[in-house]
Amino acid sequence: MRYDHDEIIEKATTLFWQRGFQAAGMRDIQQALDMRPGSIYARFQSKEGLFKLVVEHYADNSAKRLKQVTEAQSPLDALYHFFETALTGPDEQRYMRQCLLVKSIAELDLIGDIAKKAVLESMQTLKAGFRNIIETCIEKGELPEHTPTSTAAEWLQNQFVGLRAFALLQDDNQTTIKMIDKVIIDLKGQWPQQTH
Amino acid sequence: MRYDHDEIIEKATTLFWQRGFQAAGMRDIQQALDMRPGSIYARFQSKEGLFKLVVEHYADNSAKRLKQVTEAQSPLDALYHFFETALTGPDEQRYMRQCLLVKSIAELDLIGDIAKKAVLESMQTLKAGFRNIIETCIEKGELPEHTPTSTAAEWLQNQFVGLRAFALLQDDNQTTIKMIDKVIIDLKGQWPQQTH
DNA sequence: GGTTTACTTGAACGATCGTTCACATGATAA
DNA sequence: TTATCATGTGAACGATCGTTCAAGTAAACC
Repeated sequence: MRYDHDEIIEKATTLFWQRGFQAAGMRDIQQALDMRPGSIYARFQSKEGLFKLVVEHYADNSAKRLKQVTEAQSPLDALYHFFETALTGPDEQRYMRQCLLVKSIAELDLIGDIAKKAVLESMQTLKAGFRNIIETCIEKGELPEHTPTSTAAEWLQNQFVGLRAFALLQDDNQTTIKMIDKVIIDLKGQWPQQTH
Repeated sequence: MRYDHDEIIEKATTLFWQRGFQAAGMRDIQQALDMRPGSIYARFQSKEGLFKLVVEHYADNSAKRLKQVTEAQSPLDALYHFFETALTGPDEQRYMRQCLLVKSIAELDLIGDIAKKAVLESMQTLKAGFRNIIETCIEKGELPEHTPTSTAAEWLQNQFVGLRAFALLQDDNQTTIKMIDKVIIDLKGQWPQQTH
C-alpha cells in the first residue's frame, strides 16, 4: 500500500472543495493525489465513489466541530466563533468559506445517486448537530425556554448556508461579522407562531 | 430571422436554470431552442455569450419584481409575497426555487470572465433593489427609523440566498413559510451595533 | 527460489464536449 | 430573372471526459 488512505481523502477533499464534483476532472484528481487512474479505480471504483468518501469525511469533520460547540462552557459563544472561523478565513483559503455540501447541492443532478444520497444524509446529520447546540443552549440558560428547537435548528442551518454562499463573494470581513452578530441576536429573538 | 429573439432567451433561461451553465450541453441547448449549432454561434458567438444574455435577462426580470414590491401599498406585505411565490412554487417548477444567480455563483470559475462579470453585476443590481425596498418601508413607517439601510439590504439579500438554497431541499412548504415569517420578524428587530 | 497476492502503472477506449465552416436556403434589390 | 446577402444547416473537428485492462512491481508465504 504505497498511498496512505487518510492522506488521499484529505487531498481529494481539498480538490473537490475548490473545484466541485463536475469541474474536478479525473486528470486533476490524478495529479492532486499523485496516483495513476488504475490505482484510483481499484480503490474507489469511480470518481463518484471517491467523492462519496470525501463527502462523508467532510460531514464527519463538521459534525465533530458542532459537537465541540455543544461541549463548550458557553455554547453560544462557541457557536459565534464557529461561524467566524468558517466564514472569515484567509484569502488563500477562500474556497473553504463555501460549504462543500452546499456547493454539492447546486450540482446535485450531475453527481450520481450514491454520492447524492451521501450529500443529503450529511445535511441531515449537520441539522441534528445544530439542533443539539440549540438544546444545550436552552439547558444552560443561554437561550429562552420557549425557543422552538426544531424550527430554530432548521433556521440556524439555513443561516449558515446563506452566509457561506454570501461570504464567498464578500471582501470585507467586517460586513460578515456584522451578519454573524445579527444571527446571534435573531437566535435569541422572537419566533413565528404555529397558529395558521 | 426565423427565430424570435425573446423566445430564444426565455427557452435558454429555462434550460440554464434547470441544469446550470456547465451541465447544459450545446446539444441540449440546440434541442431546447430548436436551432442548429451554426445559427446559435452566429447570433451569440459562444455558449458563454448566450449565458450572459440569459443572466442579464434574468436579472432585469428580478429587478422589475423588486421594483413592484417598492411600489405596493404595503411594501412589507409585498416583500412577504415575493418571498412566498419565489420559494413555494409547484413541484414541477421546483428548479425555480433556486436563484439562477446563486446557482451560477457556485460554478463561477467555469463560466468564463464575461459571463462571470454579468453574474456579479447582477448580484449588485439585486442588492440595490433590496435596499430600495427597505428605504421605502422606512419611509412608509413599516420599519423602524433606526434600521441600518445598507446592512439590512445585505442581510435581506443574504436571507433570500439562503432560503432559496434551502427551499430546494424542502418538501414541506409550511416549514418554508415559517422561515419567511421569521425573516419578517427579524427585519423589524434589533441590529448589531457598529462599535468595535 | 518459486508462487501468490495486492497494488500500481499508463496507453488506449468510446463518448461527449464546445466549436467551426463549407454549403443550402430564402427574402430582398436590381 | 438574376444577383446579393443575411440567416440557417449539419457533418465533422480536435480536445477532453470518465473509465478499462493487460502488463509490471514488490512484498509475503510456502
